[in-house]
Amino acid sequence: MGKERVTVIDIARAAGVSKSTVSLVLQASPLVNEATRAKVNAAIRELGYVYNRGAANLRQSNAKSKIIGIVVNDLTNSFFAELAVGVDMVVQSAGYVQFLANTGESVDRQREVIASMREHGISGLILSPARGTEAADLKPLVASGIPVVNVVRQVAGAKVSSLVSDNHAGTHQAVRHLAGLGHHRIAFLGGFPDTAVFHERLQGYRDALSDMDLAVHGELVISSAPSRAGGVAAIERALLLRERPTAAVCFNDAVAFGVCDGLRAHRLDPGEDFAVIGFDDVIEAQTAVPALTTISVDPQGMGRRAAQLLLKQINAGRADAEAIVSSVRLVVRQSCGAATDKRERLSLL
Amino acid sequence: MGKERVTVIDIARAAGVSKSTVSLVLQASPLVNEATRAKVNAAIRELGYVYNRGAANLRQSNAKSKIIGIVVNDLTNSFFAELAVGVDMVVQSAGYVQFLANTGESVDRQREVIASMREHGISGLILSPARGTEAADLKPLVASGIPVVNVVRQVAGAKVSSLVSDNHAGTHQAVRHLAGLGHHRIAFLGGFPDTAVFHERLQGYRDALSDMDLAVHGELVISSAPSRAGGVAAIERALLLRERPTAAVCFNDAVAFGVCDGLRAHRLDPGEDFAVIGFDDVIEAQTAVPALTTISVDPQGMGRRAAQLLLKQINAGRADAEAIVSSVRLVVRQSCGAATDKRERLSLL
DNA sequence: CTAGATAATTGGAACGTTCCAAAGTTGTCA
DNA sequence: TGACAACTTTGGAACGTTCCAATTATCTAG
Repeated sequence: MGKERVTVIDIARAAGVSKSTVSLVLQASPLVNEATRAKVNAAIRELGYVYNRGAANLRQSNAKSKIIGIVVNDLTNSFFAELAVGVDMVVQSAGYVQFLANTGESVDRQREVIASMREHGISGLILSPARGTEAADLKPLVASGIPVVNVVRQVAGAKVSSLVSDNHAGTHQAVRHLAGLGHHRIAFLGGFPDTAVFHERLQGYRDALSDMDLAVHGELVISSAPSRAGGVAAIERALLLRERPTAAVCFNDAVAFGVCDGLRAHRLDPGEDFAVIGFDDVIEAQTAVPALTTISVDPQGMGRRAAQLLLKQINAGRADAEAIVSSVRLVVRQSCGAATDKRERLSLL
Repeated sequence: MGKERVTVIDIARAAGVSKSTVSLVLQASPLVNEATRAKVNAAIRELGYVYNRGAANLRQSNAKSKIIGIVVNDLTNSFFAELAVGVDMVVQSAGYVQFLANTGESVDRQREVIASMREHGISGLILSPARGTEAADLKPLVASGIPVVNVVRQVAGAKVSSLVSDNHAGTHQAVRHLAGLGHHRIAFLGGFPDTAVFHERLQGYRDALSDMDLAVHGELVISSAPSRAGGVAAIERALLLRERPTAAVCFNDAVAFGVCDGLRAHRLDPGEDFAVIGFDDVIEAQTAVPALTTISVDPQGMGRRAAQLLLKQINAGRADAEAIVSSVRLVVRQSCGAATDKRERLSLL
């Protein structure tokens, strides 16, 4: 059934016009007469025509494909799922469609998917680079004039735009808040030390300690996988220290949740016996128990902004690298043991 | 820089052969001499050639595009994020690339994205249909010979394959387990009543009650949005009943987490004062506190299976609708108050 | 040395669209 | 009536690939 593809020529024949006219109608050109346009559209509906973007794209190699690529390093992390949703929103309503791929932190896989996306002629790429991505990996892409926006993580030396959250300010605020509550042994838990994000967050932590005239103890910085399991592992190690910390700033929310789990396993009550602050403000942070005090970065909004930036560059034809640092704010909830104002939680129900 | 696209003709010139030969090399044809192949490959690397799938696809309209589409109704639900990851795995290693779109339960948006995907010539589609999707919506797709696999939800009357979990058996097991622990007022909480999945799970719940000679009380079935917030709302209403339930089977894990939150807000301890069972076994179920007893459906595995089924159909050229019911098992953790075996939790750390 | 087979290569047509330059239609005004 | 503008429409070339039939080069056997 319907095996034969119906083309612009078929509908031209049906409407009694030339294929050129049909093409003009498809592009909503103002040059075509209203009556003709109606006839053509009728034929299109009649025959169930579907536009062949591949063919169109072949002719107009510049205007491009209406595809944007998005590759993330860990889609199972809800931060990235939210990010993808944000991107999808703006991209979709601009008439684009998104290729989404997950690299699972593998540079090899990342290379493959980016190559594949290029073959399909993406108009632009939003990339949260896998660990270990180098500027050279992105070189051919930008050389061919495809706009790239890095999100979350930057790639040193790459001439591409980036949209990252203000990591330094985030942990800085978190530490100041904890210090203000009277904590002076504050740990920094979780994250891989070989990423720029880790260093920025760590530096914010260190600088804040200095600013508050607190000592910086190396033993209180414990790295681990940036996941729930990693959080458990990190707090386990922290609790073995001769002088235990009384509070922790965590690399991200996933780690923070793990830290809470680990504390409970030791019969410690997060928010009461130990203060915990996360980073990202994933959706579960509001409803978890205790509700997580965290640095809000609004992943969905970040996705939207990244997509807007990318579309701007695509439309501009050519756009130069632009580095946006998206600001960040501390959302005080319960896990840090601050004045427990129940109103926020209840209003969310 | 590099504005001019390098084509098969450029590399033919560079390698001193004809474009046809280059084409054969690209397709790894055995007809071409080893030495020639080497020369051509060298030129390809040299000039930084990138294959134009659009053009290729234009010529061989049958063999198709190496794109598969996946559209889900709620990507922020980690169940679907996991599902997408599963699909991505097998699809990627088969040399395909995935279009991922999120409908947010909007049939309009779903119509748009499917239309857009068709224009791009997807070879197949994996679809978790938005609420209210009708067989007519899928008609043109299947008429044009594009294989479709529905996941999670079915569409009545649509001649497409489907892969759903055994919803009836799942809630049936859950209720039996709770009854075995001595509960006799067991609620069914959450979910939209206008979906087939809801009815299947509800029916499993009802049948199990009957099988265990327990009364079925209509008031104990409380529907709500299938989200964390919906779970909170549902348990709120359940606790207002004259005769409160002592246990609940929830529509899915998100609802179950919400139910736990709501219980705590009433100073009830989930797992101790009230038994909660979820459905899906999302990744957080293992590490939450209390660890969630739930029906495991392995979303990632489901994604993989769906992708395999779809690829099979694509390769077979034509495949008839096949309905797979994927089996399901109860994973007993802590939230149902059963013998609290700590080993499972600890082994996960 | 030649006929026939086998291996390797090739030019041109085709895929479905867009763009361009050109050609028809009208209508207006001197 | 003729010239000119404004509005519509149109054939054909191009885009980058694959496929087919045809060609050339190489080998084998008689």
